[in-house]
Amino acid sequence: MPTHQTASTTSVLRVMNERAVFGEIFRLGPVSRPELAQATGLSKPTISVALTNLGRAGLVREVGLRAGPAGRSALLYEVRPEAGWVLAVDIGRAFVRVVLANLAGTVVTRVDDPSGGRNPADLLAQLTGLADRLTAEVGIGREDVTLAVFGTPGIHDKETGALHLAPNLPGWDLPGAVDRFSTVSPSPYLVENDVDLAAVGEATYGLGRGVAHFAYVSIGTGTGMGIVIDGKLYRGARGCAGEISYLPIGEGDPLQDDPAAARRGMFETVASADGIVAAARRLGWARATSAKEVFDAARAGEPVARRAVEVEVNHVAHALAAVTAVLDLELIVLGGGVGVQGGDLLIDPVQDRLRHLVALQPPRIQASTLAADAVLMGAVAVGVTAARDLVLDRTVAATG
Amino acid sequence: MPTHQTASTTSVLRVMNERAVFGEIFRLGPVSRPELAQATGLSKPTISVALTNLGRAGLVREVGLRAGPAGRSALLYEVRPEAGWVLAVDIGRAFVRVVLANLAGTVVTRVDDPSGGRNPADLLAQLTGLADRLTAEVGIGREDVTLAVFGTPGIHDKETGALHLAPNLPGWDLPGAVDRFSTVSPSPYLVENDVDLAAVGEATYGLGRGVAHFAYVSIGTGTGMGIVIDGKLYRGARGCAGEISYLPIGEGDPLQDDPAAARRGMFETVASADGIVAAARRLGWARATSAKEVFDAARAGEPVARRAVEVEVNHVAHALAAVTAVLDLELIVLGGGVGVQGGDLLIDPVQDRLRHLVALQPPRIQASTLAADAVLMGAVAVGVTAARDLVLDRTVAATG
DNA sequence: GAAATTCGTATTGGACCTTTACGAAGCCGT
DNA sequence: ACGGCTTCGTAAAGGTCCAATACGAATTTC
Repeated sequence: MPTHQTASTTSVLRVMNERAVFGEIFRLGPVSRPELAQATGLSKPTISVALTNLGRAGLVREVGLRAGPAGRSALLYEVRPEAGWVLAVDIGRAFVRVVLANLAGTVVTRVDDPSGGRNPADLLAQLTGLADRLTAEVGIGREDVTLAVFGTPGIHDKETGALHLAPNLPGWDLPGAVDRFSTVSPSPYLVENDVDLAAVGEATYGLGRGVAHFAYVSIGTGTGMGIVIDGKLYRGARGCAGEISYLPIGEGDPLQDDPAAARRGMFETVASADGIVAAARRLGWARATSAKEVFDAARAGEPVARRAVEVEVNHVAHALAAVTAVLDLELIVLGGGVGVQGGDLLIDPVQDRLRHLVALQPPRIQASTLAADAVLMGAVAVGVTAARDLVLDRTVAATG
Repeated sequence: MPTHQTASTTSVLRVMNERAVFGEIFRLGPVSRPELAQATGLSKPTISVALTNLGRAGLVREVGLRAGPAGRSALLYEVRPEAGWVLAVDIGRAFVRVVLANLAGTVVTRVDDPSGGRNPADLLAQLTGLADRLTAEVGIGREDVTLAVFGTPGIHDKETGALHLAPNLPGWDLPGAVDRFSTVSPSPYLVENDVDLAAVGEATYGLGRGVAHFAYVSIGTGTGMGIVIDGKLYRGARGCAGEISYLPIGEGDPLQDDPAAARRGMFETVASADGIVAAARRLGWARATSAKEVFDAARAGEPVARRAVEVEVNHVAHALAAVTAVLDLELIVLGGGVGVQGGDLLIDPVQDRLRHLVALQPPRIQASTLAADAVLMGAVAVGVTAARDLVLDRTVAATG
């Protein structure tokens, strides 16, 4: 479905240019009129008009003077941070993390709260309380939030409002369950898969900056992948893109197995934290209880643990081989508990193994630098980008 | 890398609107001024001005009158087919196919020629001869071709001008080899992977019409996949996206194997035509020589052949499982010799098997309707789309 | 303290699009 | 066949927007 060229009247031009100016202010930070003229290709008077409008709408503000080597000093403009607020929420396994960020993308307050109830009512109550607390700290009300972004496990079905594939959130798979996020704040809100958000976080603040095509692969208690294509999140036809948990990776020969047993070779089963423990036990370490323990032992030179890590390397490499053959990425960032804590043991061997598995030039593989904050930072990034459009639309609506 | 908003001056508006009008004429076919006004949102006078300009540039022409139920009849406009010519070339294994299509996308002449030499000099000579023949038939010269599109196996490295991963085209992997396509016609040209073009063909003229995310999987003497995301071809970071030949699918346990042997399980090795024959032999049919033979025997109920097809189903299903887990597509079109000729035996079993392998809703799977013409039609589609922009740019350059 | 340089805005002019209005051209009934 | 109705195409007027030019304001350097 090709997006066709859009035709415009002159007044649309004004809006376009105002948007462009606002975008450049965002991108360049405190910036002078001549610089904006340069960056956008517009003339000085046009920039002045746009700034007047944006200023009157409260979206930008003067922020000082820049003294040059000679000549009159230029007034600098920047986005007015209080012009919009983003509430970003990471509904994690053990913790609910919430931050309030302003339109400039600065995180102003943050709270990490142990997960209360996981059923909708309890979780919503907890979130509402936290939202109240954070907004109060900043001196705004919940209704002043421009946009809320919720990062959840599973797949949000926008048609039915149900959350699929999220067994840890009982009750959320009922139709309409997700719509109840509207009770947390009266503002518009977005619901995104947590790993997808982590990918955006990594693309905005982490290792993925400036990389056109990359993926964030999370390995922890579960597995998942967020795909960024052309700098944009790719969700797939039904939002299930990157569900590598279901990659058939395991050692079994599916031809020999009956179909029902075929799923035992799923990537998530064999490669998640539990899978590592299971591998260690199978290899003879009966008392293994956690992936961290296995990694620590491997670092200490314990042979069985090292062998278990080898198995993990092989599984991860196979999954990444499939991803590479299909997507030909530039970079894969490894995240999640296993990915971050076991990164030092996994990255190089996985890269080696990958080179043998696919004859193509493999992607760079690196461990996430944002670690546990990736989801939250991704939610902030998504939220700020969307909020920027929202405040502009609101302004245009008010003006027009 | 976010694409930032672009700012514009008023005269850019004219260009934008002219483009939009041209695009709508393309999309809607013979169309009247009021309809164009409706479709673009522009006013009648503006449409008239745009049509005058486009007509003067030779890009559109009047084509008749449409009588309505009442009122004056409207003049109809359409793209002037002779305003641009696309030379589309499919460099296949056994045949070189070339067509000449006009800007309206109509294939005017076509020639299928047995592959002559595969080394650059011979192939280029053959292509130049064919191009001469076709253009002469239409009464134009080679220099009147707006754009040539070459579909080749392998990956075109735009930096070095070499063609990688195309063992059937010896000599083309040298730096600068691909640049010599410029000798076939003095016009601009594009070089695309054949399977990628087939995907575009299927997206434009085949089963992929209107599908946002889909892939074309080719299984024949080799294997490959073309990916269309958001209606646009996805090439990956280095143009290797969809190289599913390298998917590690085979039955061996890589942990037991030495790394050098790990590649024996590659999708291409086990699932291409030769792979099917090998499977049949391994299963006891020593005299099997071609995949077609195996399929025919399976249709006749021959047990070993049926078992070989089962093996093939399993391999294909595993590959598609990986693709599905990563990309979550709406539709997968099966093409290539095996995909088309064995489609009736493969599609349903593969879909069944796929359902067991990934717990996600699997994509629809269908056999290509364009069959052997997919690559060529894809080249036409790519060429016409690009040529449309080229002729417009040329006009704008001449006017401005 | 004057020259040089850069910034910001006022003014003018041009390009573009829309609205309104009206003549032209076709259908349909009687 | 002919008026009435409808739709099409264009002409004229008006409004919005942006660029170019010019000039005063502010700041540094010598």
